[in-house]
Amino acid sequence: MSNPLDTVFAALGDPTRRAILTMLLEDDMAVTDVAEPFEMSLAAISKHLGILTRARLITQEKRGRVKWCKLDPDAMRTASVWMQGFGQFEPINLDAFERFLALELEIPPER
Amino acid sequence: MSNPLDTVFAALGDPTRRAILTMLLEDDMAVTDVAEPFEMSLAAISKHLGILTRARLITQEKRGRVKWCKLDPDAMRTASVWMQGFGQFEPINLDAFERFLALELEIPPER
DNA sequence: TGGTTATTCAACCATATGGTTGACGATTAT
DNA sequence: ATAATCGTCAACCATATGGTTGAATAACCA
Repeated sequence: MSNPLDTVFAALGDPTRRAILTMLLEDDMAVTDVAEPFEMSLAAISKHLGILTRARLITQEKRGRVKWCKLDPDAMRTASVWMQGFGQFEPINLDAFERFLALELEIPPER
Repeated sequence: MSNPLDTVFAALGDPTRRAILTMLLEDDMAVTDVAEPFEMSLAAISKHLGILTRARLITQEKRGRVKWCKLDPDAMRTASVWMQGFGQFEPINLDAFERFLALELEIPPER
């Protein structure tokens, strides 16, 4: 499984891991806090976090005795770009997308 | 594995299956022709096609004795939209983005 | 020092996955 | 009618995956 797409898509294929990523969207979290809402052992969550880290979907940094987990969207963007190659659906042109975002920041949507 | 995202991402996690999808981007193909470039048995390819079908990434239609495989981008779009939520950018308003694209088509950027 | 907290490691288990081969049903061609 | 082609099925195999538990390591607290 050397291809980055292999590890990224495989990592995303598990609902627990997708839930973890969603949680990390809110904020960085310690391993124990990530594990809290799940009905499975800490060791199991630790494994999931290892898989997410190897897929480079998150990064982990140990500060003191707690290891902080942080979303790293780069790998996801790579996978996303691969999917966009299937231009059957509306091409999400990245250039256009960035222009769109710039515009959104200039002109807030509530007007 | 009931969640559609489970089956879609799991299906995309295999390089053979991604290669098949890429081939189908060109044109619809019969099972035998899909299998031709791969160094594995027809039965193995048949299984991969079953997985892609269950993930609704392709559809298969039997005409005569040949079964035609056709890309079905809907499921991929669902997964793509899920991933967009993890972009480094702010939460994406897809509707707004589509309106933006429509606008861009009306008023070409080179002016 | 000793105790608690945070996290991983190692061994283990059940099931899933990706591949093989050979037989089979259905369709088409000679 | 017979043979060839298309594709799946069933049984099997090796390895991967997702989970468990208990012990181990490391850092903090009293």
